[in-house]
Amino acid sequence: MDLRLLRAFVTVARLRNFGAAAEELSTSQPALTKQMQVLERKVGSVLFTRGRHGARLTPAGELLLPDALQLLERSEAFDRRAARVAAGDEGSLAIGFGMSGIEIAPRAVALFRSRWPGVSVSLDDMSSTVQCERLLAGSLQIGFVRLPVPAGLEHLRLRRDRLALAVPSALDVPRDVGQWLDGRPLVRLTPSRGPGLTAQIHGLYAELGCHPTVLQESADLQTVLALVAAGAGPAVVPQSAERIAPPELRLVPLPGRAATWWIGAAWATRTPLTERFVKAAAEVARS
Amino acid sequence: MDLRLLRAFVTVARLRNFGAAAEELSTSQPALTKQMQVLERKVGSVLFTRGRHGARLTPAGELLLPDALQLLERSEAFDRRAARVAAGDEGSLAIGFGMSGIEIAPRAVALFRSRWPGVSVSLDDMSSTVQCERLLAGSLQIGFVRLPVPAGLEHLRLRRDRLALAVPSALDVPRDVGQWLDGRPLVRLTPSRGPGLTAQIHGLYAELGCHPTVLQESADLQTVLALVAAGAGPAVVPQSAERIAPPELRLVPLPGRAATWWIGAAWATRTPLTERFVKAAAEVARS
DNA sequence: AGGTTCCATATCGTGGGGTTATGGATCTCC
DNA sequence: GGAGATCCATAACCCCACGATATGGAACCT
Repeated sequence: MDLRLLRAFVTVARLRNFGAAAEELSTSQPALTKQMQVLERKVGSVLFTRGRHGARLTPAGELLLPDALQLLERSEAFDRRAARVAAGDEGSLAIGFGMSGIEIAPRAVALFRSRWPGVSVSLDDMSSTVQCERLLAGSLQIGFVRLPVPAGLEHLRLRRDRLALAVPSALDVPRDVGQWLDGRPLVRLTPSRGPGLTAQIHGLYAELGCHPTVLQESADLQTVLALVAAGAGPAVVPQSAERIAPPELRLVPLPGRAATWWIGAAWATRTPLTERFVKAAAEVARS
Repeated sequence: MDLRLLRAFVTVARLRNFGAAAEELSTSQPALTKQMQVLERKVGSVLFTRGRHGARLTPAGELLLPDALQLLERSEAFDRRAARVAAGDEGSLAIGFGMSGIEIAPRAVALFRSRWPGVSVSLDDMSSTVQCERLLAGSLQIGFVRLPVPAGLEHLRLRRDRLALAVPSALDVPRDVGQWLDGRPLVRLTPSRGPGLTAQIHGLYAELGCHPTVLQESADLQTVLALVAAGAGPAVVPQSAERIAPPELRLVPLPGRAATWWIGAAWATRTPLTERFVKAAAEVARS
């Protein structure tokens, strides 16, 4: 069913006059006449009785008019919805974050939610690598990732992060951390949970010329920190883990060029929603 | 919003493949590509991410898909409704009847209602003259009228009716009714309530050469009969009034060519509904 | 009878939408 | 790694649907 015909139908029904309806529809009267003939053929009933007094609805027309009005109303509702979606007043965002985003992501989401309550935001924890894959696949719109990002993604640098050594507060760490670490049994995050972070750490080991051994590992940063607090040994973690570290831990910044990196927001496609979210993330990062 | 574009949209969304969707829609792949480009321009959002694996919905597409489906569902509902209306399985009929239809109309409506429960039938009491006007104006679909009908109406003869003299059962009416009636005070139906009937009666008076006087009149046939029963005088009424006459009355058929006429069902436009109703009326009339 | 007011019809022109053919990018498979 | 396969986009062309103008025809009104 062609909605243009229905629009013409309801207009003629309202004005009871082909000429006036044609004018309101910004078309010519013969065009309207043809449209109504086509519509009547399509619905299989005569809809109007034409006469000197204009056009009046037949019982069939009277019966179909409410349905036509309802259908048109639905159609306009669709248009309005589409406009809201296009404008970004409504929609959904899937956000990812990993070790690198633990500090910024939740606050950015909170800020964005307060500004755009019509948008439903989901926030999921996953490694930078997985985030980039999903960004490219389209199942994620924004990721908080370790920079740089692979080709095909855009990004905005948000803040620098660095590796730190998590140790019990009481423990004293000597100046030459590299030597101190060499051969020392550490707690670490399961490499598959944070491939980027693990690579970063190995890069630092190479720079510092040390080879710690692994005593224990966990798939969860929180648990890693808890193990350190329980005396299982030190762990190399992002400085930003401070936010979730138990109070009896100290995070000692590690030296070396390989110890620092940028984290940023990354996305595959710009939409009004992604731009607004990135803006919110940038504000949070500045504060 | 063009429903054809939405149909294409949901098909592509379902099959996630332009080529397959084009085939299902019986069109070519380039045509579909253009349609989706047009739709995306209209809604203002990209709806699919195109790639080697075909086409996948973007979040915006995911959001608009349910609305599109609903709109299409409504559209199909409209089509189904229109088909039912066109087939006469659903609709409405306004029926008229007067003095002439008192015997047939209610039974015809009852029979029709039992056969076509989807159709709402309204039955209104009015004179043959008014019925014909409203038939021509379109506010009535079927009338039970005194024949003949004016130009512009079709009709089907149903049964013959005749004038009768309503008198108390005890009263004896002589052979030569004409002479007996001459100058006699009668009860009559208000002429404006039944112009056709009144003309018929005057025609009969002329044929019989009598000039009764009017003692009392009423706008309601039932009341006329009650007055006769109460001894106010005889009345000339249709024979079919027997059905509503009190038992203490007798209806004596009147002689003369002008005393009989046909009653029939009349209509201005044939529709499946009118044909079915007329058929039901004819069956009732035969019984 | 002429004028007016309706809707229907005739005729013509244009553009939207479809078709076929081809391009370009990516994945698959020897 | 190159040939083939797969998918969507683009190009070029064509045609019919749809609209505009002009005219017809019926019914009312002076």
